[in-house]
Amino acid sequence: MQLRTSSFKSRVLGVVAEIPKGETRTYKQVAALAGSPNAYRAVGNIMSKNNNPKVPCHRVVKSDGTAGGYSGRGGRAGKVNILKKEGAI
DNA sequence: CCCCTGACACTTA
DNA sequence: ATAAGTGCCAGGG
Repeated sequence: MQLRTSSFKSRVLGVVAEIPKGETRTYKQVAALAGSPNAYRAVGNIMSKNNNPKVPCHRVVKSDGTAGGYSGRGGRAGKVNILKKEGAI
Protein backbone atom coordinates (compact mmCIF):
# COMPACT_ATOMS: atom_id res chain seq x y z
CA MET A 1 0.00 0.00 0.00
CA GLN A 2 1.30 3.37 -0.87
CA LEU A 3 1.60 6.43 1.32
CA ARG A 4 -0.01 8.61 -1.36
CA THR A 5 -3.50 7.12 -1.45
CA SER A 6 -2.91 4.83 -4.33
CA SER A 7 -3.46 1.19 -5.07
CA PHE A 8 -6.78 -0.22 -5.98
CA LYS A 9 -7.34 -1.00 -2.33
CA SER A 10 -7.18 2.58 -1.04
CA ARG A 11 -9.16 3.78 -4.05
CA VAL A 12 -11.92 1.26 -3.46
CA LEU A 13 -12.08 2.10 0.23
CA GLY A 14 -12.43 5.76 -0.67
CA VAL A 15 -15.19 5.10 -3.18
CA VAL A 16 -17.16 2.93 -0.78
CA ALA A 17 -16.69 5.52 1.96
CA GLU A 18 -18.41 8.03 -0.32
CA ILE A 19 -21.50 5.93 -0.75
CA PRO A 20 -24.46 7.92 0.66
CA LYS A 21 -26.43 6.40 3.51
CA GLY A 22 -29.51 4.53 2.37
CA GLU A 23 -27.89 3.74 -0.98
CA THR A 24 -26.20 0.60 -2.20
CA ARG A 25 -23.52 0.08 -4.86
CA THR A 26 -22.62 -3.09 -6.64
CA TYR A 27 -19.10 -4.46 -6.49
CA LYS A 28 -18.93 -3.76 -10.18
CA GLN A 29 -19.85 -0.12 -9.66
CA VAL A 30 -17.29 0.29 -6.91
CA ALA A 31 -14.63 -1.35 -9.05
CA ALA A 32 -15.57 0.90 -11.96
CA LEU A 33 -15.45 4.00 -9.78
CA ALA A 34 -12.15 2.79 -8.39
CA GLY A 35 -10.79 2.72 -11.91
CA SER A 36 -11.12 -0.94 -12.88
CA PRO A 37 -14.64 -1.92 -13.98
CA ASN A 38 -13.49 -5.51 -14.28
CA ALA A 39 -11.87 -5.77 -10.90
CA TYR A 40 -15.03 -6.43 -8.91
CA ARG A 41 -13.32 -9.63 -7.81
CA ALA A 42 -10.42 -7.78 -6.32
CA VAL A 43 -12.84 -5.41 -4.57
CA GLY A 44 -14.45 -8.19 -2.58
CA ASN A 45 -11.05 -9.68 -1.89
CA ILE A 46 -9.75 -6.39 -0.49
CA MET A 47 -12.81 -5.85 1.69
CA SER A 48 -12.66 -9.31 3.20
CA LYS A 49 -8.96 -8.93 3.96
CA ASN A 50 -9.04 -5.27 4.99
CA ASN A 51 -12.17 -4.46 6.87
CA ASN A 52 -11.78 -0.70 7.28
CA PRO A 53 -14.28 0.76 9.86
CA LYS A 54 -14.37 4.01 7.87
CA VAL A 55 -15.68 2.06 4.92
CA PRO A 56 -19.35 0.98 4.97
CA CYS A 57 -18.74 -2.29 3.15
CA HIS A 58 -22.30 -3.26 4.00
CA ARG A 59 -23.50 -0.79 1.34
CA VAL A 60 -21.76 -2.83 -1.29
CA VAL A 61 -23.99 -5.52 -2.74
CA LYS A 62 -23.98 -7.89 -5.68
CA SER A 63 -25.17 -6.91 -9.15
CA ASP A 64 -28.49 -8.61 -8.42
CA GLY A 65 -29.08 -6.39 -5.43
CA THR A 66 -28.48 -9.26 -3.02
CA ALA A 67 -26.25 -8.68 -0.01
CA GLY A 68 -23.56 -11.13 -1.01
CA GLY A 69 -21.03 -11.65 1.79
CA TYR A 70 -20.02 -9.73 4.87
CA SER A 71 -17.33 -10.22 7.51
CA GLY A 72 -18.94 -7.93 10.04
CA ARG A 73 -21.67 -8.26 12.65
CA GLY A 74 -24.20 -10.94 11.78
CA GLY A 75 -22.54 -11.66 8.47
CA ARG A 76 -24.80 -11.36 5.41
CA ALA A 77 -27.86 -11.30 7.65
CA GLY A 78 -26.50 -8.41 9.71
CA LYS A 79 -25.54 -6.65 6.52
CA VAL A 80 -29.06 -6.83 5.19
CA ASN A 81 -30.34 -5.76 8.58
CA ILE A 82 -28.19 -2.62 8.47
CA LEU A 83 -29.31 -1.80 4.94
CA LYS A 84 -32.89 -2.18 6.05
CA LYS A 85 -32.30 0.21 8.94
CA GLU A 86 -30.67 2.76 6.67
CA GLY A 87 -33.58 2.52 4.28
CA ALA A 88 -31.64 0.94 1.44
CA ILE A 89 -34.24 -1.81 1.49
C1' DC B 1 8.06 -13.43 -10.54
C1' DC B 2 4.98 -17.50 -9.53
C1' DC B 3 1.10 -19.52 -7.03
C1' DC B 4 -3.05 -19.26 -4.40
C1' DT B 5 -7.09 -17.11 -2.65
C1' DG B 6 -11.63 -14.62 -2.93
C1' DA B 7 -17.45 -10.72 0.37
C1' DC B 8 -18.20 -11.31 -7.99
C1' DA B 9 -20.33 -11.18 -12.83
C1' DC B 10 -21.91 -13.34 -16.82
C1' DT B 11 -23.35 -17.17 -20.03
C1' DT B 12 -25.25 -21.49 -21.00
C1' DA B 13 -27.77 -25.75 -19.88
C1' DA C 1 -35.73 -19.94 -11.47
C1' DT C 2 -31.58 -22.80 -10.28
C1' DA C 3 -27.02 -24.96 -11.14
C1' DA C 4 -22.62 -25.23 -13.03
C1' DG C 5 -18.70 -23.49 -15.48
C1' DT C 6 -15.64 -19.70 -17.01
C1' DG C 7 -13.17 -15.18 -16.87
C1' DC C 8 -11.62 -11.29 -14.49
C1' DC C 9 -8.46 -8.56 -11.10
C1' DA C 10 -5.58 -7.38 -7.20
C1' DG C 11 -3.33 -8.66 -2.70
C1' DG C 12 -0.26 -11.54 -0.04
C1' DG C 13 3.37 -15.19 0.75
